[in-house]
Amino acid sequence: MLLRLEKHLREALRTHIAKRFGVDEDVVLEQPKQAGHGDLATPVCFGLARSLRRPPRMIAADLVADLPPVPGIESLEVAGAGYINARFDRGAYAEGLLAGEDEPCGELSKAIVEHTNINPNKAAHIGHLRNAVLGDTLVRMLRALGRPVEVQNYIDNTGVQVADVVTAFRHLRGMGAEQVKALARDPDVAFDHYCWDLYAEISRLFASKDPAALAWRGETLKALESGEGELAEIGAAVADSIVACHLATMGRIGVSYDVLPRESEILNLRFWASAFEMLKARNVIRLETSGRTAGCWVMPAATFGAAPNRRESGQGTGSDLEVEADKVIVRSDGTVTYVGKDIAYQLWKFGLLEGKDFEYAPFRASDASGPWVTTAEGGSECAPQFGGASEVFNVIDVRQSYLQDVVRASLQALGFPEQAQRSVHFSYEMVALSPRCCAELGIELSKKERSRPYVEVSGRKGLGVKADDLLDLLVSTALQEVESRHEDLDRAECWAIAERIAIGALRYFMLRFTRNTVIAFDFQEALAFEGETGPYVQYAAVRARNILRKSGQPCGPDPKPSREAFARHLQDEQLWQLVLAVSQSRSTLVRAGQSGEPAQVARNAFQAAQAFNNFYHQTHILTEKDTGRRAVLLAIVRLALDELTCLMDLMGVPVPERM
RNA sequence: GCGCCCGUAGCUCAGCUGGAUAGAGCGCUUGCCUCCGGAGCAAGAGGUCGCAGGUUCGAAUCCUGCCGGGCGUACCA
Repeated sequence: MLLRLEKHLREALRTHIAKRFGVDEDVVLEQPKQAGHGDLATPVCFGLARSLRRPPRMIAADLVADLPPVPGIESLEVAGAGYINARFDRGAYAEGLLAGEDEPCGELSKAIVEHTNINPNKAAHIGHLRNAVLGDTLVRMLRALGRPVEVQNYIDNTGVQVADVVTAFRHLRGMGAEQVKALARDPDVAFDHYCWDLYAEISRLFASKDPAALAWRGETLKALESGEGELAEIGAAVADSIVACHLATMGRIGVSYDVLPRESEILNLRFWASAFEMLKARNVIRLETSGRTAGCWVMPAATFGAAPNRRESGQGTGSDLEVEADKVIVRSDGTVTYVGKDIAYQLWKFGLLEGKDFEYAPFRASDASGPWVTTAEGGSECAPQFGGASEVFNVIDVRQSYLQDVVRASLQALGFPEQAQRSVHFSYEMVALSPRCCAELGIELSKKERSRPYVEVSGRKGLGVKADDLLDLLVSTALQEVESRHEDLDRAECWAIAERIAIGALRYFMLRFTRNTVIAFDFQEALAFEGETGPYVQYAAVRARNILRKSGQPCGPDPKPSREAFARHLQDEQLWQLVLAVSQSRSTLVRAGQSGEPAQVARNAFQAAQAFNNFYHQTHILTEKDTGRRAVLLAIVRLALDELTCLMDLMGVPVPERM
């Protein structure tokens, strides 16, 4: 509704300016900070003043005087040094909102969102939660905008990290494949949490450069790559079991996936081999014959826009400058780097890997509605078609920008400029630990670390907060609160409510920061249920719901007040401001989609909740004697609830029945 | 060295394409439950928007240079 009005006003002003002054001026509309300045304003006359050589106020006066009526706009006025302020036809606006009028979205092309991507060798931590929440929210936003979206979670099941844990099982614990599988099945053991400690343990050994350990690791890597032998069997058991743990953890906060592409299939099905041929054929990479990277296939730095990093290696004659920024794609031993595999994978996502595709099987044989996982052979006949998108969003933290640049540049250099342009690195800053958080976790910090504002999470060091632990803590904290408020409910009901509150608190926390803000994680902030938090927003929705329930018409059709009734009662400025505050979701969604900033949705939800809570406090709805006014108030409560629900759905924040 | 990001209230952060008197939460001070649930509402104190130039009718926002901090720049992922 708001979008529609903006469009009408913008176009009306633009065509009128063109007709009146013969200038094609882009009309910028903004929502005034002060209510007294109207519902929409434009500073367009300041820009016109320059080219027309007239004072902005005079131009504004001219425009306002003979602009034909704009549907939905009641009045225009000149204000300040030359602003034009517009006021809406309040009755028509509210009526339109209640009818759910909106701009339709056209047919949109398929997008792939890849997120989560946790190495399957240990439990998920808070950094992974930020990734998953951002990714999942992006998915919800794109879908709300009418975009078909496929969600992928890439599983690096043959990499060093899995190899490290396999090595630890074999040599530190002396366990064979059957024993590891038994451990993974043991209901009393959180397998991913077990591996968290095991991984930290063997990492310490590697860090000490223990020669035996390094030899074990090499042996394991080879075994994983070949896919044969007991080490490979342990590797598969570890990776599959941990992926199941990750899916369970993410399932707790409402995050799910369509397909899990695995690195083992990228290798087995020779996706890389195919991409390698393309890269060679189109001279995107070259075989280095001398220097530091002799024997490697490298991508020249210029291809991905990195400045060739020249460092003087000799006496500085200028002739023996070494270019160091070239990126190795294939190592001198012939194995492919991670980027290489990522290039192949990215090509497949766009349907550019001719003749290559995965086969798919349900990840859990018993669960047909769960995600599909890639297999090399023997896939299901009824698997959907995956891949082949026209736009790809890779949700990965900002530290991987360099590698993402290389992937994007490869597509460009291979002759796929459109796909390169539509390869979006949806980046975000890391979640680190605040000094206080480290103290609470009993982590000892070095002098250098103590002087910093935050400490980086490190899976290798076992330094971090596990996702499940944080969730458990949130649930138990919420449960105490719920139980103290609801003596009438049994424990299971309280638990269910506490879980929804915990999810809301967590997801809102991860979304309220803009993407390039480093989150210095702090338990006190993350566990807060008051102020700008998920539970605050949830509470506003619960209040709205309670009013509607008690009004006597919980689910039946609400009596719709007439336009005149709206117009009359919305003369109350406070009520009108509330209606405006709870009608922003659509324009917020469009704006957040364009800027790729889910935090805007969170902010809008908080502001809508704030506006509603204020209204709730000063207006008694159910005791209102004037039935006409009561109907209008109830209709506004309905609008507020719908708006809050819409915004919370975008964020994946549950809307509890009560709390 | 090179590349990217950040610096706004005591703390944590918003501030959309430059626009009217720079906003919120927390913390602090003070009010508010005979009425739809107080996870709430209202009010107050608190800011040379890192510094210096520049562009502009107008700069927290754009440009340049400094200062301070972070992250990249692996034949790890």
